[in-house]
Amino acid sequence: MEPSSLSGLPAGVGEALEAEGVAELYPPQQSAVEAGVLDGESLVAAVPTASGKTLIAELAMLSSIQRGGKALYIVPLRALASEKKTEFERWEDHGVTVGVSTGNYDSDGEWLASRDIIVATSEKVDSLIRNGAPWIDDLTCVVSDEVHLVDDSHRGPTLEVTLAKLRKVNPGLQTVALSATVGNADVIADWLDAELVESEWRPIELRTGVHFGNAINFDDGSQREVPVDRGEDQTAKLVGDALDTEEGGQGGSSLVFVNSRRNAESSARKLTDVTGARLTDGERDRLRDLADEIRGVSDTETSEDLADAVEKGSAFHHAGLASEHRSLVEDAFRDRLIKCISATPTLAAGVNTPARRVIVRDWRRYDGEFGGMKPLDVLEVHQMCGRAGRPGLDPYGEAVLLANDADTREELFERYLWAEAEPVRSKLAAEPALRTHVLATIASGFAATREGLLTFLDNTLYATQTDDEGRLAAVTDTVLEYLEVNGFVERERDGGAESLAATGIGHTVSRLYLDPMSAAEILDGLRTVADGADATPDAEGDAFVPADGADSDADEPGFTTYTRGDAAGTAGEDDGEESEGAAGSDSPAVTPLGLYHLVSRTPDTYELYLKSGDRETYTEVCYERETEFLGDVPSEYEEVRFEDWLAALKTARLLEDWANEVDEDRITERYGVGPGDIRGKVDTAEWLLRAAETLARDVEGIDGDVVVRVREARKRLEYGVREELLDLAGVRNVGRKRARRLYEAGIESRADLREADKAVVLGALRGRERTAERILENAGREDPSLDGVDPDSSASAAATAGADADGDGDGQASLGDFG
DNA sequence: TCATGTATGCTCTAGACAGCATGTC
DNA sequence: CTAGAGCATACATGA
Repeated sequence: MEPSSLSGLPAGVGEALEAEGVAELYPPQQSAVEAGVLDGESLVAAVPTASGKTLIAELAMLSSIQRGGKALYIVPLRALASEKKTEFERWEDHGVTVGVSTGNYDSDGEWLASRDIIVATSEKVDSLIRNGAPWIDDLTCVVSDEVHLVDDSHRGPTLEVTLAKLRKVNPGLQTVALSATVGNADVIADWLDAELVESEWRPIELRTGVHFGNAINFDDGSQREVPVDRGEDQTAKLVGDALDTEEGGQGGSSLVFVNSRRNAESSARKLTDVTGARLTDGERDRLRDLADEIRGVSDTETSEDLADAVEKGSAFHHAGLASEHRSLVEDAFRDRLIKCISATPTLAAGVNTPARRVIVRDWRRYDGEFGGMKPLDVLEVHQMCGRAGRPGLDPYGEAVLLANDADTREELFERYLWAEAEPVRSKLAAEPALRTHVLATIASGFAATREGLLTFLDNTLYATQTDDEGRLAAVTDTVLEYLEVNGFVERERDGGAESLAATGIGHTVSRLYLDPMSAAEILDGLRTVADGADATPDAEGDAFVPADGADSDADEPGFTTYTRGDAAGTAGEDDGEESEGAAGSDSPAVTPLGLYHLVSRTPDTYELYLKSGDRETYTEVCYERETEFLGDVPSEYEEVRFEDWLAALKTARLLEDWANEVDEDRITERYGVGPGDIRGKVDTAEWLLRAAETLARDVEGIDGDVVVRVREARKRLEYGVREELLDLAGVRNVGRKRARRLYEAGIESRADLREADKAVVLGALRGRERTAERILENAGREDPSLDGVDPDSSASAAATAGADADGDGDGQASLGDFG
């Protein structure tokens, strides 16, 4: 089947595909066409990675657009959204427009409405539905990439409910679901009323095997000798072997999957010997430049270690890296400059980074709930293996698991290489998932009664595959109770029928995309302040009441039971140098730390791990800063709750450090995190504080002063500065470091920037004329030109002494958002 | 006395979505 | 039945 022979596509698309080198559709693609993707037929394609799934989706979307429709492509990760957008933009020559919408990269709503293809994450789509994006009704085709992720207990339910909503809003919707090969693709097809295309076919042969002793044993019975002598490293030999085997004029790169960040880093360091010895002079030069670029991203140990390894052609990759780090590594690996990446599973699920040889070194990973090392899912291992084989470069890909003994070798064959991936199971019937989605479903008008709600939920995968009819209803009832008690939903029992409606706050919570439990926690914390002001422990009517015994789900962070009324400490007690409270105010001080802790203990924030010694450290902090916490501190004897509370305190301290201009490398050291983690925490906290601000404004009984405090705490996170720099840091091109230098030189505000002696400004900015001019201009100075101005050296000295003691030049602490 | 080798015990553990309003060097 | 790599420390050995 040739692309140009396909009908129903926009003019020239078939020919363009042939020009790209697609002479003939792959077998799964042909099956998809035969199943009717070009005619608006729904389809589930369960095929291996890199076997042309994207083209199936493109055929569906383009033909739908040709018929005057509009398509939505749902991805699981933000990074994939931009990757897909770039990919689809090649159709712009054929009159097809593309837009993206994710949390950190958003096109204007109206502009989006005019796009033919929109790429978005599942959460973003959910949010757009909740906020009533008008173009949702116009969709004629929706593609769900990596649909097997409905199995994920945290994010799967969102995808599931979102697809159900889209299909409900638009009954004629063509649904194309792309899945890895899983055990029960037929059930997914059944759920989506779709045709099923299932195939193991791959355009590049994949050879899988296990290495033990002196050879790789492949599953086809063949062997490849790779001797490992005593004391030699198995992984290193395999990486070296791939590099020494020329195919198409070049040795092959490898991807090593390990089970922890630390292992990824040490593996990369070790492999440095293997890769470093095989570089050309030209590569060495380019790698040195790349290493410098990596060092420039962030001034931390992680960054330095990565750069050191990259200089020798080896890299590590995990979520502790800043996102610039990650893309630099990924790009250089695709360019064949980096020869080997040692990675945690981030890479298996992320953007496209194929390698000649994939080495799955660790096949077990620590899991606290499991109580030890848990074997990886078959699906996960298959996803890793699927990264083997670079199209156009390798005649075949190799995926090798490592064994230390013959028994393990046999086990690995049976467990992974000969095994089918697990069936996908919906995780919808759990409280955390339903709490959010039941509220949103009611608030967005998809259901107005309990029965309506259950009918709607009948359209989910869960309903399709469960054999326990009552469970979904039971959890739904528990959740409804919770939502009612917390004032998010109103129930009216009217004889037999029961009507459901979201309250004003319920609507707000749904639109803010908050977990209702987070909202309850935040509201309760903020109300504590209002109570403290008049010290009257009344108003039980709107109190937060925990749903007793309802937190049976394992992934539940646990209810925080507040007994109210006991005003949180008397204000005025001086707690030392860190205090930033509203001194002199009558109400208890609302400090940044208190607010950071409030949002950090919310189920929307991922907990930091408490290391040994942390328990003592933060218990101490807990007593020292007692007056600042919003809501009660759990008793030290309630082990689990107190532990969670301390973990949140650790996060809160990290955020406070960031807002106190503590250097990035100090923070990574102090909390045992990577630069990417800081950005993640700060981002989440910013989002939650913004939500808290909205909630505080919308709800009665919360002091107006609190809103101001929340905003200030958020702004300080946003800029990473102390209070006195907020004004300066708001000026474009002024970040936390420049703001501090200007301040030390006596320029304390935007207004000062407009009037200050230019020589002082230039001195504070270390003589960078271009930068200084831009800043003056951005501050609104009439005449920003610095022609003929000499930097004031005393200002420069003051600035240097004040901040940035490491003197690394002019760098801002840059933490990872793309520009 | 110091450098190096080896036994032993302790520590620590993957990932990443959302809002809003525009731009760190 | 249910972890195991990495690292610090302590101690042994050898020149």
